[in-house]
Amino acid sequence: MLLINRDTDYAIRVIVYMFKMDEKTISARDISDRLDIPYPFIRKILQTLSKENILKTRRGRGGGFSLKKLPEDITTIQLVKIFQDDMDITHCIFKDNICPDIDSCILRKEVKSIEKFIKERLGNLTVEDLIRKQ
Amino acid sequence: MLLINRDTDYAIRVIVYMFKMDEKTISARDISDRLDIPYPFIRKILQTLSKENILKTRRGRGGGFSLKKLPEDITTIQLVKIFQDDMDITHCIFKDNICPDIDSCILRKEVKSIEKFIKERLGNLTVEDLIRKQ
DNA sequence: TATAATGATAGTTATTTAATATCATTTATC
DNA sequence: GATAAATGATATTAAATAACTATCATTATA
Ligand code: FES
Ligand code: FES
Repeated sequence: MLLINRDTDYAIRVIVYMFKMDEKTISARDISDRLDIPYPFIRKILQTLSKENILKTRRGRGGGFSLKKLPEDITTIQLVKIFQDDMDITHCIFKDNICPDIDSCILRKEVKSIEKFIKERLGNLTVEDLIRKQ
Repeated sequence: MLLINRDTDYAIRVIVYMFKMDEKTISARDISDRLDIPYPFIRKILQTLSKENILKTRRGRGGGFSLKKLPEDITTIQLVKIFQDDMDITHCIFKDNICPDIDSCILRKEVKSIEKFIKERLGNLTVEDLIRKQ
């Protein structure tokens, strides 16, 4: 069980890389080569990031991706929410069914409160922090 | 991604149930019927709990399981560690390989610190708490 | 001795995650 | 205008993990 999955991790790496390179646009092929991430995989991540308005794209020959948001305006929790289904770690044994105990379940309340803490922590951690602290 | 998985959840339910019943021994068949948990599944959980010295067993006809520890001496984190591979939520993209950045990785440090928090919280939450607060 | 229980362990199925593939559309360059 | 190089959209396959089941040996009671 990982808190940060591979997609989110790659997304962070890509953003950090693009910021450091400081070029106008970088193609998916480029990123795949430089960061050693499988091409179709990074494509999907880049497409998602542009749909989410974190990257902007230029199509066609010579096109590629560039940062639309500043690293200081991108928090880790944003990326986690995009790639990890809103980070729902809430415990309930009855997954899709309605749980009879859902209002009284103490364990659930505990886990909810932990989830809140995690979201606050990752909400205060921007990609810029990750770059600066390195 | 769930913080508490099904095994851990069932384990908690079983301990709570056994405490409330306050009988000498209860068989796996009994628990399966009463709590509506698949028989082979609950068997495995009970066996694990007895190996971990949380339950004691009596084999043979009329045998079964009984609590060895008091609910106040069983913490949620103990159960999580037993059933969820020590709850290692630490982020590292290079799973089994050695990660070159493992000492400097800021994200990893963040996740480690979150993990520490979770373990403390669940370490202070005993099964007795779960019973009492209900 | 038959029965009802756990001990130990192997095996199967379902679900989720990771990774790949395909084809249409766009744009710069020759 | 033709070609090449890029993304958009979406479908498919493969690997890993989690959930669940099955089997047979051993033990103890009636
Ligand atoms: S088991 Fe459903 S909310 Fe706790
Ligand atoms: S990527 Fe390996 S420790 Fe962060």
